[in-house]
Parts: sequence; C-alpha cells; structure tokens
Amino acid sequence: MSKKANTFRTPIGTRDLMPSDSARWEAVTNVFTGVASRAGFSLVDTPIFEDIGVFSRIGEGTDVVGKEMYEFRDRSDRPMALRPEGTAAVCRAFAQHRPAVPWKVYYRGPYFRYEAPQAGRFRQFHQFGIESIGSDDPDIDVEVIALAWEVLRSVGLQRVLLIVNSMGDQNTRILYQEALRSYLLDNSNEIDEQDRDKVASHPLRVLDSKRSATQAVTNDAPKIGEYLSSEAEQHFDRVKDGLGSLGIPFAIEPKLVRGLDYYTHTTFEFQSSALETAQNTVCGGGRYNGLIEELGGPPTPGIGFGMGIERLLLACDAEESFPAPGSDTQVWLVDVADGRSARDLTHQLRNLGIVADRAFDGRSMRSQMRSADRSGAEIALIIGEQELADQTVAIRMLRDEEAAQTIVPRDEILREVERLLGLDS
RNA sequence: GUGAUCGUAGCUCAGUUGGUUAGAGCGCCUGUCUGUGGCACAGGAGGUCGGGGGUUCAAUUCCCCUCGGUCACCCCA
Repeated sequence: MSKKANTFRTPIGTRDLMPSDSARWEAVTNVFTGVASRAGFSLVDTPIFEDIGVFSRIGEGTDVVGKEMYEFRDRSDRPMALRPEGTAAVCRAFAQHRPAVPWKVYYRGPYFRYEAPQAGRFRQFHQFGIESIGSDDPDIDVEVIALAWEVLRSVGLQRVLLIVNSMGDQNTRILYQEALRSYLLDNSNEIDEQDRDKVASHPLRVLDSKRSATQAVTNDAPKIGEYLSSEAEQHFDRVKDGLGSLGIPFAIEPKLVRGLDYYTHTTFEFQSSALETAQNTVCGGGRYNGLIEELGGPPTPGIGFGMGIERLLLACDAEESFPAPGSDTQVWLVDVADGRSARDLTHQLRNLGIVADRAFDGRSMRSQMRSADRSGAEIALIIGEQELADQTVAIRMLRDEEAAQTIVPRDEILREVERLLGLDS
C-alpha cells in the first residue's frame, strides 16, 4: 500500500493500537489485573529481550525457539532474543532474585514470534499471564485455572471449553515418551507422512496433529494417564476434584501435551468454540516443576498460564461481548468569543477532576457544537459575545432534549457543573 | 518457510470486448435552516487505481516480477 518510497507501515504481523480500539484494550487489561490482584498476585515486568539462553530452555526442538524466535546480537555481540513467551522470563527473574515463596505474580505485555500472520496470530502479540511459584500443592493448579476462567467469564465469554491433562512428573514423561515412540514407530505406515519425521524426535508433538490419518493412529495410542505415578495420579485427582468443586466445567484430553517442553503434571487450555478460525486457543498453561532449576535456580515448582489478548478480544467479537467503553468526556467548552474562556474554564474543570475538552482554531459555533455532540459530553458550556459581556455562561444539556438552555453567572459555573454531574456532596 | 486469495479516495466498495477531466456511500471540512449539535439540503478537500517492468497508438482493465493484506498448512496465545 505504500504510495511513495518514503512512506512506512507497521512491519509484517504487527499493528498499531489506535484510539478507536485502545479503550477496549485498556478495559480488558483492567479486568485481568483486577482478577489477578484480588487473588494476591502482583505485577512483575521483565525485559522484552533477554539472553537467548533463557528461552532455549523452553525446548530446543520446539518451533517456538527453533524457528520462530527473533534472535539478534547486541553491539557487544551478546546473543539475545525478543521474548517469545512469558513463563521462562518470569522463572529467570525468580532464579535471579530468589524471592520468598509462594511467589504469585502476573504480567502483561508484548511477545514476539517470527511466524506468518493469520487469524489470531501475529508476530507481535500480547498476553496476560500469571505464575504461581514455590508450591506443588494441586490446589494452586486449581486456583490458577480458576483465575483464567474468571477472566474469561468477566469479559462475558460463554462459549469456552476447558481441557486438562496431566503430563506426570519428569520420569513418567520420559517413560511415556518412550512407549509412545515405539507405538508410533510400529504404526508409522498409517501415520500421515507430514508427521512421520516427528515420530522419532518428538513423539509427543505427533499427538496434536490435525491430520486425520495421524489422528486415527494416535486415538489408539497409549495414554499418558496409564503411565502416571501414584503421586502424579493423586495430584491430578485433586485438581479434577477442585475444578468440580468450583463448578468449572472441563474435559480431560489425554492428547493435550502443548508445545513447550517444560510442562509437568497439569496442563490445560481454554478454547473458544465461538472462533471459527484455526487458532481458537485463548489461554494455555500448565505446571513446570523443573524449569526454574533449568534456569539455574533452586529446584522449585511452579504453574501458570498465558492468555492471548488479541484472541481474547477476537472471541469477544465472535460472542458480541465486552463492547468498547463509551466516551468519558463530560463537559465541552464552546467559545465563540475570544477563546480565553474556553482556555481558562477547561483548565479549571480539569483541576476539579472533570473530563473537559474544547475545540481550537476559532471555529464556528456550529462546528464547535458538532464537536461537543460527537465527544459524547453531557454538558456544553457556551460563551459568546453576549455571555462574555455579561460574565455568564450558557449551559446546554446535550443528552436531554427537554432541558431548556440556562444562563449562569460566570463565577458560579464550576459549582453548577459539579451539581449537574452529581459531584456535589 | 509453503499454498490460496486479494490490493481503486481515511473506511466499505463500484468501475473489462483496454480508449475523453476514475465514481458512490460513509467519514471529514465549509455553508443554509436570522449565535446552538444530533435531521435535511448545498458545496468542498482527498486518489500518479500498492510499486516496478512489459505488451499496445492507448492500461485501473492484459502479462511478468515485487511489496503488502487476508486465510490455510506448520505451530501456537
């Protein structure tokens, strides 16, 4: 679309958050931070780029680090990467600062993955997330899942599906992976050839293939549930029990393994059934009992989730929920005299905490009134030559057709506006 | 990275047997309705038809390349 050589646009897969959308974005952010902070989580904000090693721990073989990472070297030749996800960076922060446990934090911000954009997928995308570090109490798993649920409910989503699974501890994971690998190898002829090369290297990845030939094979594959240790099974039972007790509907999906290598025990995903696009996962998370140790910290369990803001809003669009909030302008100054009244009164109103605005450039009354109307303001304060001479202000209630325009002395106008807005005690 | 599809005013889109000054709706600006918005009416600004090359007397319209949007695969939020 660039029309001249010197015009620019946002890079592929990125976009501007324009004022027409930003109020809704802020509102959904407030919903999330409200839910998280009511549950005792505090904000943690980590850098947008890190030593690339932080993210390699996610799993060298995963697409996220293998082929989607924005890697670069800084001017001192240090290998860095733009963060592709939140958990690893938060765990790095934990390992670095060693805060007291339980460490319950939330975060939100941009993440980067070098992928071809499509519906619900961007190169710069945004997530909300929480991490609860320091305990392997299964009730924390329940708490984390319940908070994600709460956010989804709070933005009005009805058509969400929670699926959960358990990966067991690291040991069961290894055992299962072996069993799965040999099963898949035995049946590799039936598997779609697109998936076949993953059998040996990443058998777990084969489980979430969408290809029907592959699915036919994996449907009869050994289930990870059969390999859980009794501790892992107890843990998972407690999680299921907790979700049931909180009235959160869920389905168990033995093939849910998720794309990052660090998961142990509980994994979960919320999908929007209102989204018809290929990407309908709105939130994903799980437990990662070995990750912090991987990052040089003490062995510490943790669990968390990431929620894609763009996808969340897409789901809201699909369900026609969570509309953009309206204007917050309360008062508009219309000054067709010399402009000084508008200048001074907006200042004074704002100092009282009132949202006040005005037009510039000495536009016509008609033009200024139109701006007042469009701003959504309740009240227009009008000052023309007459009012200037009389030291008065005309008050017009823009949202009430019945109301007659009134004239108030200039030195009473602030009090009158407060009264009209119901701000007087 | 692969494939499909699209690319005309700020937005949504018309516009082919290739041929005068490229259109509409919405939005924006100005004005009329005897200083006053939401309605109506009148006028106006705004496009080298994504970019480059080619074919042709002539290309928005045909061909090639390129850039970008969208969707899908892969994978994931």
